[in-house]
Amino acid sequence: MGRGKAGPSQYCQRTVSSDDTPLDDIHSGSGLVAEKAKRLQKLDDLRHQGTNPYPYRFDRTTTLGALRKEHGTLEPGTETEIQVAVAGRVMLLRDSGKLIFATMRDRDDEVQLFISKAVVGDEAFDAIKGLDLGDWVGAHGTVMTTRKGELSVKVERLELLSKAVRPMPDKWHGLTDTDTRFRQRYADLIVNDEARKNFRVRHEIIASFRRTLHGRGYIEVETPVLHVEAGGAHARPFITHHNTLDMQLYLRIALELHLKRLIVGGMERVFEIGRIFRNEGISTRHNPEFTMMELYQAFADVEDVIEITETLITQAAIDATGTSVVTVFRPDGGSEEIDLAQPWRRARMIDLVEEATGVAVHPSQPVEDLRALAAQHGVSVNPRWGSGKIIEELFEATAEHTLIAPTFVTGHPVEISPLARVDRNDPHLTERFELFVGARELANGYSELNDPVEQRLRFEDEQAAKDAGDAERGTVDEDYLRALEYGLPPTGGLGIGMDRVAMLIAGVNSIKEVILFPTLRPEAF
RNA sequence: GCCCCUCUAGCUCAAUGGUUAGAGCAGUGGACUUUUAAUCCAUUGGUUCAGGGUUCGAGUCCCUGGGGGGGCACCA
Repeated sequence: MGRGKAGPSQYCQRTVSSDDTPLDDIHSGSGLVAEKAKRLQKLDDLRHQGTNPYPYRFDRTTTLGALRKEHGTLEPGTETEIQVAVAGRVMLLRDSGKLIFATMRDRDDEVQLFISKAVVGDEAFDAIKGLDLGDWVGAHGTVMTTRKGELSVKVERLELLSKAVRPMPDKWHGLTDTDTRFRQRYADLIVNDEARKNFRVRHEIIASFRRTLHGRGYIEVETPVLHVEAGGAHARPFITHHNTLDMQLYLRIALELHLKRLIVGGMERVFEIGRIFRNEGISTRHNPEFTMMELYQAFADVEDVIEITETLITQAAIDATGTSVVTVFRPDGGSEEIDLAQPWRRARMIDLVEEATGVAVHPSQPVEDLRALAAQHGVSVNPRWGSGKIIEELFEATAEHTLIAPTFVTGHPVEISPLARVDRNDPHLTERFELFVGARELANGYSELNDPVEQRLRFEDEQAAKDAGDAERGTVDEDYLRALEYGLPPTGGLGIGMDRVAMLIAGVNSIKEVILFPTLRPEAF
């Protein structure tokens, strides 16, 4: 806080007229510079009249949504005595001489302001004529409807709450330029209903997840973003540095290893919704930072987390949009409607590959056989890869694009699943699933490997692959192994990509539509 | 990193290689007391992303660079 000296702040002293630019030059024309100059001049004029164009607060009595809910059914031509105070942004102005109609919008609705010269008086009416599209205003008045039945507030007193000195985008077409929409998300949100809707849906999904999980006794936790080792997934990390400790740190690429430490600690059911960071490409499905929900449940296995996955996503769709029917985009550019309330398909990865190639595959097969099959299907193979990794590559090349309706792909090879428990019926596979919808991976879960001796061996295989040049492979996390040595109960774990769930339920085809500020190259100013 | 597309007024968009780059909205001036993207009359506003080049002539064609989009690669 500054010292409470009375009088205007030093920052208010600067005026348009103190600028070097000749006013005549700046006030002519209507480019951006001229428009801003005109509006800045209005600020000067208001201050000289003793009006603060940026007052500190406004006490509204109702929101526009509540106003419509309460009075939306009034007959046309109704005048009431009901006094209200509303606040919002001026989106449209219709001036018909001694009567001005303004469309005011607040967070959840729009209502018309009916401003009559005879009601507010000549002086106030002239001031209102100085309003610009985009200004924030507060209005005191009574509830009425026009002859045509438009719900309105008949304004008795109007207060400028904040002057917009930059003009709004096109009042009808809004903003369409993607560059501007993503860089200036504030402008996108002001004018594009669709953008506001998408982020509302995202919020409802996350709220729904929390409700479902709280209802099942999960505890929400927060674990470190700065990691000494970037584990829990195969991805390239962002690297940063801590000055005081003088050490390299990584931004997390997964939540997994810390959350499972908490299960060791006896918390039994934990989840975290958090940002993770992967130093990889940007696309319609990838942003370098994105939001993951991971949960871990003691005494559960992969079957339990499959059930939770289906419930979480279907319930979120219902909570966010009122229906379990979603539009799924196919890789071929088409789309189809799918009801998430229908049972979701389950198929083993090896069976999907066999379905697509006509050849039975299994990680126990000699790697040469699988290399030959990969070659037949144009899948290039790294010589370091074993049979399991090649099967995964074959799956991605031949089967993944066909998985439009929700499908749990199960039984991933051990080689590509260093933290998952081996299948109780097949030592070459794991008790694992990945959920695909619209050929996109949305979730990943498994029965957690809790044998510290086996986990060490798996980590050592990861370390060996990393040392051999595979930057995305993992390392031996000694502290995690120490935790496992204390005893991790049988545990089921799950990770869900929240951005992709939001894309699915909002019905959009780009991750940038559900991330408020997607990663972009810096703008040149 | 590679390939394709794109960039024109504050916003949304026009403009066969050929006058001085045009519209709508926003803005400005005027009319109007029930409008609904109000309407009507008048009107201001341009480094056509930047820099080169070809040409008598470039917003338009070519090259280089930049932003964005899409695809590929990368990506449990």
